Amino acid sequence: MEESTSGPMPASHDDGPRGAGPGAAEPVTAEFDVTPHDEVDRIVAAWLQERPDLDLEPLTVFSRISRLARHLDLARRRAFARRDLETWEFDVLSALRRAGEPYRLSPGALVQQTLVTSGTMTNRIDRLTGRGFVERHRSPDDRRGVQVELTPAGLKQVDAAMADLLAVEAQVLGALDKDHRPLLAGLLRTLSTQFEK
Amino acid sequence: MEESTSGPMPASHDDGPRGAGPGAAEPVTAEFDVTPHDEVDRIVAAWLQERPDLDLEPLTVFSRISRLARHLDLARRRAFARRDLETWEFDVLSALRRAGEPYRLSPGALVQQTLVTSGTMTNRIDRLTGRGFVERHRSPDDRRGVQVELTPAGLKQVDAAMADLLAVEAQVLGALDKDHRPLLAGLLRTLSTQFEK
DNA sequence: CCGAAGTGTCTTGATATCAAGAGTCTTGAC
DNA sequence: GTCAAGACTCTTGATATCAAGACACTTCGG
Repeated sequence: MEESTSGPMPASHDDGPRGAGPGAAEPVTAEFDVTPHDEVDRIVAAWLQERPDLDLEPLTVFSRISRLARHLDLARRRAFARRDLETWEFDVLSALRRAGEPYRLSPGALVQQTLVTSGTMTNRIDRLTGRGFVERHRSPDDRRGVQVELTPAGLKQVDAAMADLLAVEAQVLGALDKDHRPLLAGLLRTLSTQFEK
Repeated sequence: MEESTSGPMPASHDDGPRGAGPGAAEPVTAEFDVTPHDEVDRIVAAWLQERPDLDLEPLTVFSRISRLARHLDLARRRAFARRDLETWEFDVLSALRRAGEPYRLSPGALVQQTLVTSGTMTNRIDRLTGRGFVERHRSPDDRRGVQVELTPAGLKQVDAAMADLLAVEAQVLGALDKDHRPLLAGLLRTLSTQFEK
């Protein structure tokens, strides 16, 4: 699931957020452009060369989102690795953590929140149980049911990991002007509501 | 479980819910009559309840990026499925396509661009060869090497799939005001250069 | 009550992926 | 010229995931 490139491509298809207003008759300087280019600029430039008839605007947004998600995934993996925690482990533990006391959810609820199948969740709960981060309890009122509960060790782990995660992400976010952050969040929300309703 | 717009949180990072906001009467655009909430708003609200001491601003951006990427992946999968094409197949074919004539790359180059391992790429090339979308050719000047080349059938497939993909993505992007799109793309680029530098 | 349908969890079999290493071939130092 | 080191591709073994179905229990209609 990726659209990445490190290929050698002339890159100067760009309309960065800098400078003055839109529509400015700006000469594109290929050598020393102040706007930094990224891989997506190169991918779009390559497509433009091959298919000048296409409207590639969607790529400038969605390819970046996909690639950023991939990089984020790697960054998270690195951050969690220092605590010997895998990303999927954090996903499960954090769902339990933010559920609040007594930090209990059914496997079904965890499936919904983490977007994996029930078989995968069974496997994950098994391994988290083995590490002592969660425990299975029989549901009191439904004997089919199970409640997965965070142990004190799991609570400690997930709180520490969350702090690490926020620290790493805050550093990346630091590249953005403080005023621009809520703006970006708002634009992304507009897109996400497209999918969630 | 609604988001606390009235709570003591730092303005919830909305871009002005137009009227209902805390005095912020910024007439940006009249497109938000009611501020739509998404899953990330709920996740952030849950965390805020549990850990009011944390600065959760990074989540408002990065959790949305991750979740959007997931949704995009599913949308792409659906779009490609109509042509009996898998996402990973498109990733390989599109790398060859935008390389330009004669649509040839080495397996190593494809590995770099798609961020998978060489073993995975071998497997993918095998299957794409089986479907008649690519062919293996011996490299003329390096007898270790192989060149993977798009067949006419592969070219046709990838061009059709690209058109479908852009159509689907354009529809989602339609939720965004036309002026906001380059703005969003620019903000995302600022973040992605953080990772790619 | 009883049986059918529904719900929640776990098991099974198949698949794609990765990490590590093997097999070729090329390059460069001497 | 020769040998060691490197480069490129493919193979192997282990693993996590998914789809589909099995199993246990609950709920609901008659």
